[in-house]
Amino acid sequence: MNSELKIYNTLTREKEIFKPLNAPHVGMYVCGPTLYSHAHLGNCRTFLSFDVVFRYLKHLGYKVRYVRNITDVGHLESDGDEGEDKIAKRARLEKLEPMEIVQLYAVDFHKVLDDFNLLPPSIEPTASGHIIEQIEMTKKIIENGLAYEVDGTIWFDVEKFAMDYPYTELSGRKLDEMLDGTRDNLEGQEEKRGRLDFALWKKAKPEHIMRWTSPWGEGFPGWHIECSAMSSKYLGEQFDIHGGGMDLIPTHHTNEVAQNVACCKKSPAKVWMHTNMLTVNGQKMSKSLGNSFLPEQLFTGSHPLLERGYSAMVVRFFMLQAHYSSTLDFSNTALQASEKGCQRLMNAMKLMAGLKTSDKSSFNFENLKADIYNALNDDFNTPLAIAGLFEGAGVINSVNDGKATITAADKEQLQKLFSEIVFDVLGLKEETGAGSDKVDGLMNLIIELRKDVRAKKDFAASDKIRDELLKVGIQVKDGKEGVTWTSN
RNA sequence: GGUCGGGUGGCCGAGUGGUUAGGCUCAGCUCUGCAAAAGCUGCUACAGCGGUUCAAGUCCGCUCCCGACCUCCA
Repeated sequence: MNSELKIYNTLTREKEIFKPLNAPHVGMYVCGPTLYSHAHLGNCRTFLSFDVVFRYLKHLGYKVRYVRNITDVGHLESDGDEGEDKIAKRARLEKLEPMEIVQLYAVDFHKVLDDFNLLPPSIEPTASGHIIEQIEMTKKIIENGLAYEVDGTIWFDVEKFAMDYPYTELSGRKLDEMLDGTRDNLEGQEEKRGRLDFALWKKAKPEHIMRWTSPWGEGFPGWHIECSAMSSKYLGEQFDIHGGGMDLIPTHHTNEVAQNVACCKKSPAKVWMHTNMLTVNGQKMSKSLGNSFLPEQLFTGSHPLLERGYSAMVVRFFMLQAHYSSTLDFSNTALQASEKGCQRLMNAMKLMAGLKTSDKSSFNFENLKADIYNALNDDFNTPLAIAGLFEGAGVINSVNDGKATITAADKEQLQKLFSEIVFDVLGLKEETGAGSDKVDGLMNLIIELRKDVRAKKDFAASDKIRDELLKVGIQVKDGKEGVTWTSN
């Protein structure tokens, strides 16, 4: 518990003690979704990982401003001039206004994240709402001599930039090798000076729907400039944490850093955090591979890869049982294991309030607490923290069985610890059908009736009640201290 | 082809030099009218080969296998 929070920094390739630039304030930026289709489960993993980061930082007492953008102007399909805006393409296919598409998927996106119990970010800015900022930043980069215009399109001059600044710092690649990769890069890119140059502003073709006026004519912003513009607007030229999926490192984040440095001479984030991919049978989940599924399909089980449906909290728990920086392989058996584990943990929490207290505790509360906090402080090691929670669950169950003891003070502390870690930090929540007065009342009645028939040794009737309840997802347990039930 | 990351027991998945990860599964026991739950016990590990070390899953080298990125991608 005396340990300090350490975070693995992609920039330095080391775990570093976290020291905010302006404690107690923390600025965090995470690259959000491009709203051209539904977010799949792999996308959700990243946002879930940063939700825990957000929650834990807040739990530690920091005042966190968490900015997660929404990309609603569309990225190009290719690096060349041929690319069609993803959102515009979708709009054409669905015969809708581009902003209708964005709205449709924005609503869906927020619903999904809400299902997974993600806290909303402090600010969720859209690219289309910050065209002016992006134009201004582009102008500055041109003024600084690191971008050039060719026929209404502004290109970032990577090689010139790289002469003075470490362009490949994040990716760890070698510039020469990147330049050497001379393949299929001619089409539509004749106007670029360098192979690695990327667009800050694109000239809009006549048929392009989403367009804005700029000093260079009608067009739209490039892929990377929005994050630079919005992060510096809301978090300043330098802030604490920048996050995203690790597949963004070599291109998007590398270029983002370059833009900020080219504009303001400052690298935007002190710490870069990257989450790893969700895999299916060892392969990255992605739309193009056809192995992705949507949260909705996961909940209902309506996908060939799924044996049945799983609840959002089970999926959340499943994801938290792996470290964010590791690949996590999806499978039905793994999800089923998480489901049972999650239930075990939740059941232990329910037992806690009713535990009998003693003069002595047969376990060391401070050690348990330290284990959990040390785990979280070690680069948000949620699987290890969960292992600590299970240790606590074992204690709770043992006390409940009369095989261990707990003092009133420890019980109170344990309840507080579990509540804070499980609910506040890990973001899990109860999702049983129970809780309503009506359901509780009905269950009490049923259990009373069952008690009566059991007293008469009418076990056939007793078992029938139990079996029928199980069919609707309610499990009855005949314990020593009476009958309890759980719902899933 | 280049760059980077990884290969842990039946499954998922922590762990970077010496100490039980944890969850799930399976078997046995306790409890139970029977179950379930819970508790206890047991089972199968560190891809391979070599090296460093008193000591290696953990460090070094090589081999094999896998993945990610290099093109939009969380």
